[in-house]
Amino acid sequence: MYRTNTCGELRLSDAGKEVTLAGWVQRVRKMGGMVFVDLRDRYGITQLVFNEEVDHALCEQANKLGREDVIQVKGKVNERECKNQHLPTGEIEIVVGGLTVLNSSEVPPFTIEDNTDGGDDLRMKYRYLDLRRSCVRKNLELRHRMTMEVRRYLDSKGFLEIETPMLIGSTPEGARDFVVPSRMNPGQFYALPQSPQTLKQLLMVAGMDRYFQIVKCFRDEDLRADRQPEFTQIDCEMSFVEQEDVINLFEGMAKHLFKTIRGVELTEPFPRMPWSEAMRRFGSDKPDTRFGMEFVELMDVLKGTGEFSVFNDARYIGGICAPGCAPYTRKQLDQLTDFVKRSQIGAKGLVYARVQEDGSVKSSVDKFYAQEVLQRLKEAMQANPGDLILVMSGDDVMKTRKQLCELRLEMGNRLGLRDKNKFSLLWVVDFPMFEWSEEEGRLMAMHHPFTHPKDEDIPLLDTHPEDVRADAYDMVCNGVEVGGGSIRIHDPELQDKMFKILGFTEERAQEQFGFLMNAFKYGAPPHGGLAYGLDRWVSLFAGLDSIRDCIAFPKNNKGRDVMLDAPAALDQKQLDELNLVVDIKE
RNA sequence: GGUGCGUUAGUUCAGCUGGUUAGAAUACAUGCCUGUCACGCAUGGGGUCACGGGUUCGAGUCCCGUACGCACCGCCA
Repeated sequence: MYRTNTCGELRLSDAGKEVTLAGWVQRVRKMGGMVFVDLRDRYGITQLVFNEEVDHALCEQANKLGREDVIQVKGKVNERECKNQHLPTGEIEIVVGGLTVLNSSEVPPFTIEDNTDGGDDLRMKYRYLDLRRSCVRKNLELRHRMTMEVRRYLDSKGFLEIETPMLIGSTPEGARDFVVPSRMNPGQFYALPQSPQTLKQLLMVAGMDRYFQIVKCFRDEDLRADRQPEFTQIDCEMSFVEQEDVINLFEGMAKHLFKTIRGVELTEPFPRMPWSEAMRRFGSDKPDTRFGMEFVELMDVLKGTGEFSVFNDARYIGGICAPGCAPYTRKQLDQLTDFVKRSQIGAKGLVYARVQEDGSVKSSVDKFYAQEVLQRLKEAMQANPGDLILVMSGDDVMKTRKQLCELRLEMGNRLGLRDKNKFSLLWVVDFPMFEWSEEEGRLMAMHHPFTHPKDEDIPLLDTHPEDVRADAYDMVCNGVEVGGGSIRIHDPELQDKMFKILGFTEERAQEQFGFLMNAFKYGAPPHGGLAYGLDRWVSLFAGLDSIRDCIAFPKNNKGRDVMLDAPAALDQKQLDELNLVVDIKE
């Protein structure tokens, strides 16, 4: 038997017991005649003590231990002379009577401690060492607890966990697919699922009624801090439901997670906000509602009321009011102007107006506007003395709102209004069915081609498809899209019409989604569902800046696994078997 | 496809207006130390300044390119 106890469980009440522990050497402190060793495993750290006066040879052995050696010790649990309040095991130590080095370790490339000296790249290359650090391990433990609670909740609601295949057909609509060559079918390829969307719909046709799966999804797109090429969804689908049923059930799941994982009881229903309202008030379909600073439209106030041509030519003028920021220095305001002019945001400039203590307004456009107009601006913004009004304008309404959204989030950061321990949830509903794609020169499904239009908007499909709203909904928490779903089309004729609007030829629709259309001929129940992004939920609960930190073996910015050094070239034999020829274009 | 920042000791970083032997902290090694827990003290080893080119009497430092890393835009039904 390698061990009788773990390194995290012994307490003062165990004093006097003979125990055997095994683990990694975290740290060796040599005091001359005494040696202290911190022994670490997944469960914690226990201090070992060696005393020269008690056993000279053993103490010599302990002196030679290095960081990350794997050792086994036998000894007696002893009450410490000097207790450590910071450790759960800090009241005891093990007086070692026997030491075995199970495996020695080379000096690790970075320190295996919460405050490691290792950089991200290095930690990923040696991820198995990085995962020994308790702060990283805790994220995986949290992830485990969350998936367990998800399963518990959905099981209690009658859901079946059903696995769907990873090797499916490619559907180029949407994100790029990862593809897998088929050896037995030369020249043909599987694709890895971007989501099990059509398969779960087929499970509804099959009468499974309530399905879920905690499932890997794959998208061959560029990465971000919150985007990995393979990521995990909590994928769900239900039959005989309306939007209200789906929202209620999965709001219940969110509340269950908050209660069991964070100990937060959310009693109120989450607010629902139509997409158009979210865009108008926050310039985003995933607004961070932890703080206000909402947009105020200022076309009436500032267009044509002064000599400022930028505003007079604008199609949209909007402002936010930053409370208490009137004392911002010229330098700070210049920084903000630089921020909005940065290439990613691409705004032309920023107009600011300080509300003085006497109520007068001092702005960067004073020479173009009468004080009276600026007073109307102050009223429109409901600004108080000491506040700073920030105004942006442009000729593209959506683009300008997006820029103002970036500014609002930046001000939220500066004012410390984006507290990681505060959670603000809402549903964004009534998404547009379609959005125009400049690249493709046609309408694209905003959600996906199987999304059901709102019943009252169905007549518009033939006349004004761009105005059609969908039975689609996203759950948003703190400005993060944590999940989304929709009611699906179950009528083959409506689905047919949808493909036509999206520019599919009959043949292409048949070729790519014929299996689904066929299935719908045999009695598809009304159905709908939702998928939660597990990685994002865990990051949110753990307060992480990147989903990488809650994934055991993540990919880097270029989609590489730096530990495995993947992807890599295939040797000629493999290529031949797969009938592949590699021809890299310049 | 694009933008920004970065690349100097095992590691994390400093290194100004170009100047002769490139530093700190930490890690590592050796020695001292009997109550440490970020132990302490002393000593020591450790560098192709990412790579290629250019400017210059002289480049870690300035310029151009490439690679790699991070963040972001595009993209992500």
